[in-house]
Amino acid sequence: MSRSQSSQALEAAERLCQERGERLTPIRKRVLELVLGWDGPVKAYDLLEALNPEAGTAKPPTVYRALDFLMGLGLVHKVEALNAFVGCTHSHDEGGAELFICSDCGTVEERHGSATPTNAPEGFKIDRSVIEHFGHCRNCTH
Amino acid sequence: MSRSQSSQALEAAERLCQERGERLTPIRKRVLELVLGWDGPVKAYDLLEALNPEAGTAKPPTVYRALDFLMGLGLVHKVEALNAFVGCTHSHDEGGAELFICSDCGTVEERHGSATPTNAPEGFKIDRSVIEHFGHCRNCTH
DNA sequence: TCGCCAGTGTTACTAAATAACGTATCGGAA
DNA sequence: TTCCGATACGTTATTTAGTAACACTGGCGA
Ligand SMILES: [Zn+2]
Ligand SMILES: [Zn+2]
Ligand SMILES: [Zn+2]
Ligand SMILES: [Zn+2]
Repeated sequence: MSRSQSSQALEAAERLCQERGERLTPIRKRVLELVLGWDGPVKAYDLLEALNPEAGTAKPPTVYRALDFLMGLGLVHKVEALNAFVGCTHSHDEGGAELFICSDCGTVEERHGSATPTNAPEGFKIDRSVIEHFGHCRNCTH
Repeated sequence: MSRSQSSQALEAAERLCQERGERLTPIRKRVLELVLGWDGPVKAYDLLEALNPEAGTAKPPTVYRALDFLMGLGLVHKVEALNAFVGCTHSHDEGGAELFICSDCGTVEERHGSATPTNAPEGFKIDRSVIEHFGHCRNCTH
């Protein structure tokens, strides 16, 4: 992700926290920076490693807590099929994220789903949708 | 899943293996039976437990191998967001499965996706899609 | 008969995530 | 100001998920 996108997302995060009376603590901010700056989806334990030289002795709960917080704010999405996380530069409240993940270069493009599937079972009320497409991006198709 | 659906799926499995020159060995068959008969998505280690009284000393690779095999045949799908597995009674070659999972009762309904999303990034070629909707089924909405 | 090979057994390990509890910090109520 | 409760973070330990690597077997074809 580009530096400008990244810093915009950080500003958005600050604003969002203000609005909601949440605190973007140093750890949370640093994790968000790392996720946004990462080249492709990032594993929790890779974040942990990246965090450790600077934060001393971060343990799994540290990073998972930060990730949970950021996901709650919609600033980070989990890629379920990869057990990995991506930053989000869109502003969308909950759900609707549709991910296109290139298996070659790892880039992730996010779209806001044409959310409601037409073929849902009758009476089924959707709370949360996981939509992840794996394949090859334009650059890697050639 | 009902017994009749289950036994139909087992017959389909036999046929499919014949066609492809694969072998539906006792272990594979037993795992398929268990997955089909399970109430909702089933965890690999729960299968392992269910397998152990009868199979003696099944270890993780045993069940994961069977699951991989069955997924290859399209008889089992993995629910990525749950790290769990569901049986498939449809006949579809690869992909296209769209799952509706009730968070209350655990039932899973499968539809064949209105496959190609209209809002894919230009030039993105999809190999595999993960589509999982979580919510409440008709029976559990009241 | 020999050698291959798919399937399974087995050991050991890596990876992913959470439980449970202790500690620090801050802001509001008394 | 002091005390209290809440939130965030530290820490230890454990659970859950998945795989690597190698050994063994039995069937089948040369
Ligand atoms: Zn997003
Ligand atoms: Zn690519
Ligand atoms: Zn299916
Ligand atoms: Zn239900």
